[in-house]
Amino acid sequence: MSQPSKNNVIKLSEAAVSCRNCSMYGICTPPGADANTMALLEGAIKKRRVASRGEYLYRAGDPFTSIYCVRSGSIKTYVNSDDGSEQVTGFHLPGELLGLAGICAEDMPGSAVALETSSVCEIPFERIDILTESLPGLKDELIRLLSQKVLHYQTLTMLLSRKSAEERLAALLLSLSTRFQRRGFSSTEFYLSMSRNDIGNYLGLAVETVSRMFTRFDADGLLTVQRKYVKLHDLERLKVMAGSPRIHLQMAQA
Amino acid sequence: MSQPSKNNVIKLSEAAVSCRNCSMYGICTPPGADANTMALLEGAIKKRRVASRGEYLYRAGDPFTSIYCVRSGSIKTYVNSDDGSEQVTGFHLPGELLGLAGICAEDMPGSAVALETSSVCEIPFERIDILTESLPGLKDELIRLLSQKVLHYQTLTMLLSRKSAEERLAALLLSLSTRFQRRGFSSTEFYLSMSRNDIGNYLGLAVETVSRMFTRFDADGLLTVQRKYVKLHDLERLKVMAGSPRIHLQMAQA
DNA sequence: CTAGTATTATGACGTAAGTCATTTATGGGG
DNA sequence: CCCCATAAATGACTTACGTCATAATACTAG
Repeated sequence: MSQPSKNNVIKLSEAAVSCRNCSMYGICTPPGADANTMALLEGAIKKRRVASRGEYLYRAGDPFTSIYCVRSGSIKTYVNSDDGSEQVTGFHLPGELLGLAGICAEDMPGSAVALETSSVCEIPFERIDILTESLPGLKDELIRLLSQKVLHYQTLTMLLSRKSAEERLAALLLSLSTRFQRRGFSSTEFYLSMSRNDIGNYLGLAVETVSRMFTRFDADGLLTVQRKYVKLHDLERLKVMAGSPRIHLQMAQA
Repeated sequence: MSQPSKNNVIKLSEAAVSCRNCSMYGICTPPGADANTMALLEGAIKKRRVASRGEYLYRAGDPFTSIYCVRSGSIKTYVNSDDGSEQVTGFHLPGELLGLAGICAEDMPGSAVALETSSVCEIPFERIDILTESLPGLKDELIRLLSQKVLHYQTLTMLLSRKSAEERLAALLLSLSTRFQRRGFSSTEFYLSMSRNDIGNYLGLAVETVSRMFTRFDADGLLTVQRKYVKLHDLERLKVMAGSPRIHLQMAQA
C-alpha cells in the first residue's frame, strides 16, 4: 500500500510491541503465574480494540471504567480547560498506559484520541479487584505504575516552567527517542504521528515556534526533518541542549 | 509568644488538622474499622515527627522507605535537575501527602523540606503490605490518592504551559485558598509560608515578576498583601483571572 | 487528476516577562 | 536593642517568543 517513503524506518502503526516490552507486563503476566492463571488473565484482562486516526478511546466526562495500554500506533491525551481550550497531556506510545487519572474520579477527566491507526488493550478496572484474589501482586504493580506517572509529570512540570523553546523541543525528541528504543524501535529515526500543533500545545509553545525550532535544528545539523519524518544526527548534543540551564543562546545568529 | 500580628488569622504551624480532614483518613481510619484494628493502625502507621523550618524530611537519593502526610505546618518538595538547579514540585499543606513519587524508584527522586515548624505522619511503606491483610481496602485508597496526584500534575502542567504570569499567580492563590478551606482554615486570609523565590520557581516565573504581580493585584484592589500576609478581597475575580484564556491584557495601563 | 482544505514554513512586529542593578524592608542573633 | 544577612520591591533595559499575515506544501475526496 503506502510506499515506504524512507528506507527501513518502522511506522508505529505497522508494528505492535510484544507483551514483554509492555508497561502492563507485570500485570498481564505476573511472575510465577501458572498456565491457568494466565488463561484467566487472557480472558479477563485482555480486550483488544483497534482505533483509527481521529477515533476516541474515551472522552472527558465518560464514566470511568477501564485503563488502557497501547499495543501499536499512538494515542494523544488531553484535558479541556474551563474556557474550552485543549491542553495535550501526553503522547502514548506502544507499551504505555493511559486513563490512570480517571481512577480517582467518577468520570474521565480528559479525552484520548488515536493519532494514527492504533491497537490498545482495554483493562476493565473493576476486574482488577476480582483478579487480585488470585494475583496478590497486581495492585502493587499498579501502584508502581501510578507512581511512575507522578514522576513523569513532575519532570514535565520542570520542563515547562523553566526551559526555553529549544530545550523543550530537544527534550521531547529525546523522550520519544528513548521510548522508541525501549520498545525495540530505532532511537534515531522515526515518524512523528502528532502534528506541530499538538507538539506546540504539549510543550506550551506556539505552532510557529515549533516549526522554527525544527528548521533551526535542521540548519544546525542536529537532525534532518521532513514534515513528520525525523532523523536525529547527534543524540549527545541533543541531550546537552535538553539538560542545559537557561543560558543566553545567541547561536541563532552566530 | 509571637504576637498575632493580624487579628484572628491562624498560622498553619499553630493548628494541626484533625485526622478527619486528612488525605490519609481513608487509610488511617478505614470505614468499618473496629477498635483493635484502629489500635493496630495507631501503632503501625502513625509515627509522628516534627520538623522545624529548613529541616529535611528526606533528600533526593535517600532510600525510599516511607510516605508522609502533613499534620501541621507546610512542606516544600523539589527535584534537582541535571545542572544542579532546583525545581519546586509542590507546597504541601496539612492533610496532604508527599513522597509518592518515590514508590516507583529505589531512591527518593526529590527532596522535602519544612517551610516552617511542621508536624508530619510518617508511614513506613512496607507496613502497608502487612496491614493490607487486615485491611483489604488499604491499597485501593492508595491507588486513588496516587491517581489524584496524577490529575493534580496534569493541571499544573496546563497552568505552566499556557498561562501568563498573572494567571499563574491567581491560580496558585486560589489553589491555596481552596486547600485551606477544605481543611477548615480561612479561604480569604492566610500567611504564605513560602518565599517569593519558591513561588517563582514553582510557577516558572522570575522572583521579580512575582513581586510585581503581587503589587499589581494589590493596586487593583484584588487583594491586600504585606510580605507573607495575604487577604483576598475578590475570589470571583481571581477565578476569572486564573481561568481566562490568554487574552491581551492591557488592564495595567487602563 | 484536480480542487479544496489542512498542515507546515517563513517573515515582520509587538509585548510579556526575564535580567541586571539598586533600594527598601525585616526579623533573627549577638 | 540594633546590626546585618536575607527577602522583597522597584526601575531600566533586553529578548525570546507569541501574534498576525502570507506563502508553500501535502493530503483527501470527488
